[in-house]
Amino acid sequence: MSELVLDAHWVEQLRRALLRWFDAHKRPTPWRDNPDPYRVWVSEVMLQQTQTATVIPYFERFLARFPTVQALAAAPLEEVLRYWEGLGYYARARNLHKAAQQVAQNGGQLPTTAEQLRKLPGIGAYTASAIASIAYGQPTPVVDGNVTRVLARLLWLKGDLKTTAAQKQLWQLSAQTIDPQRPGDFNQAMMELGSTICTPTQPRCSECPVSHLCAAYQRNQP
DNA sequence: CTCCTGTCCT
DNA sequence: AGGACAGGAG
Repeated sequence: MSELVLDAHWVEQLRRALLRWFDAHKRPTPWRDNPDPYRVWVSEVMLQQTQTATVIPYFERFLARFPTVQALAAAPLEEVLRYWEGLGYYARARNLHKAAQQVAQNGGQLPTTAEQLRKLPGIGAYTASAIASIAYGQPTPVVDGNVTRVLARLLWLKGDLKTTAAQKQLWQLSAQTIDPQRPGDFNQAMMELGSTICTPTQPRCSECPVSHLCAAYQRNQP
């Protein structure tokens, strides 16, 4: 697979337009209002396989009961699972609890790099990078379903995007586009664009802040 | 790499 | 009933 190098001016325009849109249109969420690492972590785990609107009330209740890593670590698993009831994918809650106990054991401070975060149960490549960028301001790229779709349309990437080679290229592209000044906001903006504007079917290109930079839009086939 | 989990859609 | 999804685990 060829090493696609993006045009620096195009990347600069993408960052500006996307962040301007995000500043004006981002959905208010409790973890954005107060993005401490533990809260970002809990939110990212809850957001796996679950939509933002569903997560918000669970997040509020969960954080009210388990406001810190230490509180979560000290709680019985049974109770953690009760607070998770209705969210599904209960392995997420078991892993979160187990990881909280590991973190508490190490002084209660979350690891600060994606590589270290990745070692905790329930934190894979995506979640590690999301926490590192959003909570710690590191320029770590994310690639989820939304980012995949947005990049594929922007750059007119064809073919099966699920293959290992394609995913590898997407991570590499995401690393090129991410704004080093505001990595967490940039990552969130890409994902939010994908979930609200650049949707899988019937994307709302007329409302898209980066349609002028989009190869698919210019070909009239998003 | 394959398998797994609940939900959503057909 | 069956398949797609979306992440992580093994």
